[in-house]
This record gives sequence, C-alpha cells and structure tokens, in this order.
Amino acid sequence: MLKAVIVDDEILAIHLLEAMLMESNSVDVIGKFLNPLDAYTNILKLKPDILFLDIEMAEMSGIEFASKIEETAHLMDIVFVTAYEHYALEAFNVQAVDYILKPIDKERLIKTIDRIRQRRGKLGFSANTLLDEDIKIIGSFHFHVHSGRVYIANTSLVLSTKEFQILFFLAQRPGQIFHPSELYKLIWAEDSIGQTKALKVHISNLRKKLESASGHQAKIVTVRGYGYQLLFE
DNA sequence: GCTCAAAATGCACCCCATGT
DNA sequence: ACATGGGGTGCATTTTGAGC
Repeated sequence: MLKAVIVDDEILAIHLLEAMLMESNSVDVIGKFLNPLDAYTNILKLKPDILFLDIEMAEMSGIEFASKIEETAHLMDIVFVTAYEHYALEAFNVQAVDYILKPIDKERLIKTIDRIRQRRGKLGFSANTLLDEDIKIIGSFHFHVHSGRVYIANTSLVLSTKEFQILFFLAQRPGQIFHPSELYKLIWAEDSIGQTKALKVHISNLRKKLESASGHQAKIVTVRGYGYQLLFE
C-alpha cells in the first residue's frame, strides 16, 4: 500500500481526491493539508510515497512547494493536481511524476497510481530511498529528467534541452496533435508570432535521432494543416 | 572573473509535396 | 500551374562550461 499526502487549499478538492484514492485500494492517505506551510513542517515526519499537490494555492504555489521539498533528503513522487494545463512544463521541471487536470478523471488517477507502483517496483526503492535521478517511463521511452537523457529500445538518445522538452511533452500525449504555434507556445512559454522555424529544426533533428535509436518504434508524424503528433508502434 | 571553444538555438533560404 | 505548408541545410547568434 502506497502512502499519500494531499495538499490543496480547497477542502472539497481534498475530500474528492481522498475518496478516489481510497476506492483505488492501493493508496493510503496519511495526511491532508489545506495550508502548504503546515504540510511542509509535517511532511518530513510522515514520509509519504506520493504527494498530491495543488499548484494554485494562496500561501505558496505548488511549484514553489515542490522545489522546497526537493531540497530535503526525502524523495517522494510528486503528482500535481490543477485546473490549468499551462503549468505542465514548469511542473515537470521540479520532478513531477505526473500532472492531473481538474476535474479529476478516476481512470486517469488509477493509471497514475499504477505507473508509480510499477516504477517503484522496477527501481526497487522504498519511500526513503534516495534516487540519483528521476526516471519517467512513457510508452517505450525512459526519460531521465536530471541528465536529459532518453532511453528507447536499450539505446541512449542524447538530446539538447529543447529536443528533450519537445519529445517529453509529445510522449506524454501520444496521438494528440499539436499545431506548431501551439507547441511552440507550450515549450517556449511565449507566443511564436508566426515564427515556428526553430521548432521545425528541432522536430527534424528529433526525427533523425529517433529513427537511428528506435527504428520505427516511435515517430513524430506531421498531420498536414494541423500539426505534429507522436505515435508509438 | 575572463577568455575561448563547443553546443544549443534561431533564422533564412531553397526544395518538395499536396491541394485546388 | 500555382499557392501554400512543411522539411532540410547552412550559417549566425547566443548560451554554457571548461580552463586558466
């Protein structure tokens, strides 16, 4: 049974998430906090496996909270729960294992829990194990967030920062099509203002690297007039 | 802290594919 | 045939990191 702590400044959101976690029969909620400052002082004692964290809180943002937690010796899997998708990249920069949008979909939550359990099983670590780097398994990819490396089919892919961000973003949403300007905005966190040439160059480089490493296990497909999507074989 | 080299990123241009 | 969208290449600029 995984131990979880929920931090959210809305009591209803906490109750809803707690109920869903209890129904999953695989997660035990050992702490609930409305105030992130209270949570911070207690979380090191509780030593949870998973931390469900709201991003938009009055006293301290979830991103800021996660950064503070990262500085401690105890590593836990952080799952951000928010109503806003634009926080996604920032969230993953602070070791988020997953990112769930409100209103929470129960099946999506179960998948997240399963993935965390699988990951912990694979890596063989318990709640108090210190990892060298955070590994996120998506499809046939293993993303090593801290080193910026990606492993696919036992082959290591060396990517630049932007290439990693693009691939990481697309891999989390396989089959979903993103218009170049939309993708640019999400990765660069600013409007492309019609300038997506840079993105095209990175996509081109990624394709070459993906093909040499994985053959056709995963590829970035252009849907003419609509955008790019990542497909797994 | 400075310098220099390497890597990353961005941009311009050209070519190709597709739709009309 | 033409217009448009997309991909590839080469070069310029910026950023990063190592060495001193």
